[in-house]
Amino acid sequence: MESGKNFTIQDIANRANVSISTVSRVLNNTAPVAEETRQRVLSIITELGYKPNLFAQGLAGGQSRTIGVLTQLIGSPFYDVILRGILRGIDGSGYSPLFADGGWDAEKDQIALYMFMQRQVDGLIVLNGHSPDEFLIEIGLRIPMIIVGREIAELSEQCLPFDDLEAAYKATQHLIDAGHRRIAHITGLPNHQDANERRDGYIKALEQNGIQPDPELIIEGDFTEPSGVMAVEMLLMRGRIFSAIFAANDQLAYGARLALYRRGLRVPEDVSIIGFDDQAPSAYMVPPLTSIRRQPLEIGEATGRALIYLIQGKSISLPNFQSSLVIRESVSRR
Amino acid sequence: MESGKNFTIQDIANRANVSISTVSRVLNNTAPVAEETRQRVLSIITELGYKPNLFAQGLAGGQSRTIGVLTQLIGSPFYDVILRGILRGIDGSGYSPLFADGGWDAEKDQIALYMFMQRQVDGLIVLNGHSPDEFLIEIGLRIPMIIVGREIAELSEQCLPFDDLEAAYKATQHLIDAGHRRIAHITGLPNHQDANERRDGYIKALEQNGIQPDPELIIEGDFTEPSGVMAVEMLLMRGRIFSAIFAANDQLAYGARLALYRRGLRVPEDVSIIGFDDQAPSAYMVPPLTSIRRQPLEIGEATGRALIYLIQGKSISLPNFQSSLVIRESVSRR
DNA sequence: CTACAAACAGAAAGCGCTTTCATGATGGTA
DNA sequence: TACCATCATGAAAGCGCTTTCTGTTTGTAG
Repeated sequence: MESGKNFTIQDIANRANVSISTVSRVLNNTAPVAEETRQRVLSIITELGYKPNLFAQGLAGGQSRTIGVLTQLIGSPFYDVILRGILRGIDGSGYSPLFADGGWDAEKDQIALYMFMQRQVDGLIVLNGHSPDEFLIEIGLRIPMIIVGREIAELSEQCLPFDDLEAAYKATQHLIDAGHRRIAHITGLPNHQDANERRDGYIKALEQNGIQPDPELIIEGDFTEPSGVMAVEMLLMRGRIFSAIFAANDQLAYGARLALYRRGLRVPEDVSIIGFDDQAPSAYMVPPLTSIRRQPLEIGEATGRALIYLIQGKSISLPNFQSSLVIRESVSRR
Repeated sequence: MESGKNFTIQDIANRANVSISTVSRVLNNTAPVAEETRQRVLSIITELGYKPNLFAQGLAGGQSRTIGVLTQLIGSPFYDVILRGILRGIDGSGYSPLFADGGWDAEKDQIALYMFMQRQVDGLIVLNGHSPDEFLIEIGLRIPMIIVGREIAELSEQCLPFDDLEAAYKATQHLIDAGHRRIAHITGLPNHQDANERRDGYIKALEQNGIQPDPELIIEGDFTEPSGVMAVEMLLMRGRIFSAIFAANDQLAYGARLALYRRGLRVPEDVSIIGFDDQAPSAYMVPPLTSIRRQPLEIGEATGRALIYLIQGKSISLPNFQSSLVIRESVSRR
């Protein structure tokens, strides 16, 4: 195995006294080979530590043993853990992941996707993003693909959407159950589907409890901490009364929490907060943040594994991941 | 550009009435071609949106236009941002990154590295890890490589080490300057070089200020929040007096901070805290955490760019990144 | 005006593999 | 015994490119 010379299929063939065709056949199980011969070849292969040249395989067979993973911004907490899961899911499959990020930009997404096609990836995982549906459908028809965090009807079998609306509903309901009526919401980026769904879930929960949503209590954020503090300041400036905040993600919640602290408002005595995503630090905030937990690692792992199946022509059914409310200490009864 | 059929070099040659050799030559600038011919070929190439088949190129020429990036655990805050930087640094170069993680395990590192070699990556970026030096040296001699967060004498040109000791010294000195004498330290994982250097920097600062390091004040952690709370509990249990904590990373600091809160100790009035890494949430902790800031994005970008240069045979000199102390509100004068 | 070196371009030989086609044994059936 | 599947294998044709080897033009010096 110690590198040195790279053996070729010809070397194997020579030593086994067979033709390269036969070696190829035992390698790929693509035609019957006499058991005795097969064993002989196999043993020489392991003895020499032979590994087929992937370029040659790719050229001849059209397989790259590579999958493309399109994420949006590497270094964002939630999706990175999905990536970790994907790595875990494809581990040992012989496939390696090519990464690219789209920066929530349809055009960059497209460039990355084209790059993947040019590199003839055998499969594709797309984490959300802003690519138009039609574009993804077109690609999805040609090559095994799984889309995470988004639902496209035509590709529903290959989508693993999140239950953002449901989860946001759950979070809001929790606040309502605790007696809160004036609940503010800090949204994520306006053109992000998940942000919109979280807002809709919030509104739905309010309405179903007979609470009229107050537009003044919905502040547009951008998923970052600074916009969380801005949002609270906006809220305070408007003078609207509120006793709780549902933030579209934990980062917004962190920002909000700091802004409240600056204004001398206590959490949860004066204002309750719920975040979304349950990032690692959330359990260690002061006070520990109640949040919505999803299962990025499991999601990633299932996705990776499913893609390999898909590539191998097996049928798949993606599990349904439920988010859950993690109750800690940032919400108090009113 | 719209996919469809994939053109080959032969197609180009036919339409330009030249041989494929000529096309190859204009493509690679590998031999003089009459200007007129060159233009004709070039225009047909862009017209058809021709992209060379990377497998064929790889097979024939031995270039994969791929770089390997070995990280340790995707989904860890600091290194992920470096990854983002790397992506940015190689953007537009025509090289795509293959990712693998080693999980701080020399054996997994090795497997990943072998995989990269098998895929004939044109360059390699290794983010720290536990691979033995010799192994990296062996690889580094054969293929362009840059090592981040670690210094190997034989490969010093290609190493971008961190100044952990220096930074830890700075942090500790800051506490000492604020009048603290009994300063506790929560370490990172014991066999991690960066963790050790941070501890050494802490000790050095104490000693240079005439403070005898107290082994009882050094608690072993593992870079995670839970071990941060454990450490504080251990400290409290031991009954040793301390007025400040220097944590080997922010996550430990978060854990420590919560543990103090649970015991009714105020930050910074009763205990001051300094973290390390200045992760995004740190500025939004209550109170905002004083920490050591490094420049992961810039580091990653410089690394990516440098690797491309290295691959292209240009000479490089890696910049020296300094960490800085970000003073916020978790430290008070004693 | 001849000799010879650049400059340019085509032919062809790989690169290491997959796959089709061809061939020789084997064995079962009529 | 003749005939035809079936099995096991080899030969050879690509896959799309790079690169070496030649060959044909030019240009330039003697």
